[in-house]
Amino acid sequence: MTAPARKTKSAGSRSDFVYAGLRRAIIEQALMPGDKLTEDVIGDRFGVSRTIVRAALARLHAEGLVDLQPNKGATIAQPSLSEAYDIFEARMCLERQVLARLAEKVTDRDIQRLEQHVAQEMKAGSQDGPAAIRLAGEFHILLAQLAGNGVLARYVDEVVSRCSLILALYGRPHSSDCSINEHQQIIDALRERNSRLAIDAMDHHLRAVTDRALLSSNTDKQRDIRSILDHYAS
Amino acid sequence: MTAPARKTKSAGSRSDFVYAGLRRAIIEQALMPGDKLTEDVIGDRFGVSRTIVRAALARLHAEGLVDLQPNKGATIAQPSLSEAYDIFEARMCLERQVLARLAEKVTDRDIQRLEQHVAQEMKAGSQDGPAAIRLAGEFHILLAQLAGNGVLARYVDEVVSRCSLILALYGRPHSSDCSINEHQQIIDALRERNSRLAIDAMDHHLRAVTDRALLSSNTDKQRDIRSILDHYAS
DNA sequence: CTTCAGATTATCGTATACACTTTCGAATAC
DNA sequence: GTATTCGAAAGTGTATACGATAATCTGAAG
Repeated sequence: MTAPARKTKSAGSRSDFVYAGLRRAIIEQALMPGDKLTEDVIGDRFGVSRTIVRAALARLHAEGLVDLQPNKGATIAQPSLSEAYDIFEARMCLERQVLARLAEKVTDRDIQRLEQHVAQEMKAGSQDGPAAIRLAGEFHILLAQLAGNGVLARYVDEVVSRCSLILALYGRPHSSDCSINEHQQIIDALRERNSRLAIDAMDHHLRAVTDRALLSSNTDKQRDIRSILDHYAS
Repeated sequence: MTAPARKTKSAGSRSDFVYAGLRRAIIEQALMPGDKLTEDVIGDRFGVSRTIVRAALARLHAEGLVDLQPNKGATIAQPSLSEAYDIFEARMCLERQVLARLAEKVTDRDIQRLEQHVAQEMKAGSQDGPAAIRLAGEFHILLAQLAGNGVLARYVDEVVSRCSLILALYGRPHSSDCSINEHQQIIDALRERNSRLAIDAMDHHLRAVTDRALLSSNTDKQRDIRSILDHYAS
């Protein structure tokens, strides 16, 4: 018994499967920053050889989701505070552009999809599951995709994913990282094709997310240190 | 005799070496869009196994520099016109942010390095070598690095590299893609810490680059079609 | 002369083998 | 009891092997 492998060999080959699985685990914070990613272990779980796992890890490394130290293996990335600020700054810059585009070209169909997504968020948000974290990020990714610029969309996807790591490291344990109201405000601004308003809403939203994530970093760090000390003092 | 391999095993291992080599060949337009990248051939040239080549190709694929078709192998990417516009839009967005940052924190030392770089460009530009193409791009990458946001810098690096492909595909044969004057203007604006002026200069510069690259696409496309037809009519 | 089936070759996808590096533990010395 | 060294175990880096897929060639039929 080595794996819950799947038969559908599908496209992109098996490394995509491993990549997607790991990625989701990271984004839903099932794997936490600093966790070790041993190639053999992952290979067993997914039913593939290390060759495949290695490709997946390399890809995750390129996206900044895993650290990769020579001869020492892979771990879930632990962005420093300074990296965290860099990521948020880049994210702000990219998402502004997304909204500027969207305000000009958004269709009723797009608005509908966004509303549907927020509805999903509300449903998942109530039961606090890992899905809520993922859906909050996917709202932003959906926006980027609807904007119709593939390059922008890929970068947004990347920074949003990395924000999961930041939240996991510095955020409060159960802070709903994206208040759904703020997502709704963005949709409302888009419905009126009001680019200025939409960008303001996004700015406000991202600043709020940043604050929720990083302002608590001091207290949380202390809590962490304390709990670590507790552990060693027992 | 399989390779001009190097002995210094250094860090990051050999795949970095292959990656860097291929990347430079692409950016200097020694390898042209559409060219086939056979794993064995590359492996022989660099003196490594396919395993290593594969890792390098995967990385280049993630950056959008090579296409990777299942069971058919790798080729230098051929961005479509629509992708080209996407890339330029993302580039504009990112580089504006770079200049906004730089205008606030640029040091005299930074200005000096930028001036040095432009001097290099002038020297290389006169003899029209492949180095001129590379240096023109590296000016933008240097700006991004000096801005001090690693995430932004990586994305700028990526879009600038992909612009080499666009130039190779759609640009005029010997258009010096970045007029050095325009680079100088950006430096001048930065020296005065004038963010508005710097961004305007960059906007103007990138618009000019876009035009030089893409406005000629019609004529070049015709030339291509004609030459293709010639080929089939012989 | 063109076309198409079959064979042949080239190339890719993945697993495995082996050497090398790091890690961990136990035995020894102090 | 602490420090140190040595050796085994775990894990990574890379090459190679082999089956599978695609590209190319060949020859015969139309």
